[in-house]
Amino acid sequence: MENDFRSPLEKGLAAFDGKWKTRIICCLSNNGSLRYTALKKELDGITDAVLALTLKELTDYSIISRTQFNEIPVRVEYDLTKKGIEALPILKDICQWTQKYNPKSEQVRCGCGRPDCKFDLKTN
Amino acid sequence: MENDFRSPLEKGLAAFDGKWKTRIICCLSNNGSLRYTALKKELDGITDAVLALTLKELTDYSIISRTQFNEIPVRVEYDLTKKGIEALPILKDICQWTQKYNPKSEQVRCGCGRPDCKFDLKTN
DNA sequence: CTGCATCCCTCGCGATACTG
DNA sequence: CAGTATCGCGAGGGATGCAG
Repeated sequence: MENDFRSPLEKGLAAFDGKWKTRIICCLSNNGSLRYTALKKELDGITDAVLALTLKELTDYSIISRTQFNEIPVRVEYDLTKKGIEALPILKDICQWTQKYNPKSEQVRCGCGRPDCKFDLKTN
Repeated sequence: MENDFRSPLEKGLAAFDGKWKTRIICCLSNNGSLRYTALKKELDGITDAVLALTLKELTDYSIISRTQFNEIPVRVEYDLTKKGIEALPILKDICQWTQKYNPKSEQVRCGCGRPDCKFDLKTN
């Protein structure tokens, strides 16, 4: 692994970067442990290539954990780590900061991107 | 302006997206009001095309304000708005969250990207 | 079931030149 | 001084097919 000269701020924001990372975090915060296929069903429109890559990135950031059960067929579960759980209040703050200055926006509360999503970012 | 179906979380994160937005926010939080040229000098390596574009985006997000003085030659000053100032504690939280789980990282505190930067994100 | 390999296309950003 | 116009490259992410 090569050196990373970004500031802590930029390193931190990288964990929420891209189209899918916050949606995955949101799904896990709403549902708890989720399997690969369940996650894929929640994240409407994501492809395998991108889902696998994004899960790997979040795992590398220690925001989610990957647990493999060597059954047949294989079962893999993804969870928020302690670091991931501690990110949730920050994401909530961003939501509130946005809504404070965007009062007209519909009160979509979840970051998963599904228009029919009923969930909120759970912080406890 | 077309509709924006992103969640408040994704809308909020868009304000910190890309290579330069947080660096500009950081510079303005450290220095207060800055002119175009001063900003360009602080942001080591940015080009005019990208600086002008990014300033426009931040202005559209109401995170910075643009004030033009019709002197000769023209003088333009950029400041953080109330919304921009209220984003600073969130950015600080992200810094601290990152550093908590990255204790080995050097204590670079500013997001401006300059290796010699001595500043912190000012929140008051 | 849980992925990875490959191709392709768009978009962010850098480089450079020019303007009121 | 404070930008705009144009071009080009590389990375992110979608579509599809294959694999352990």
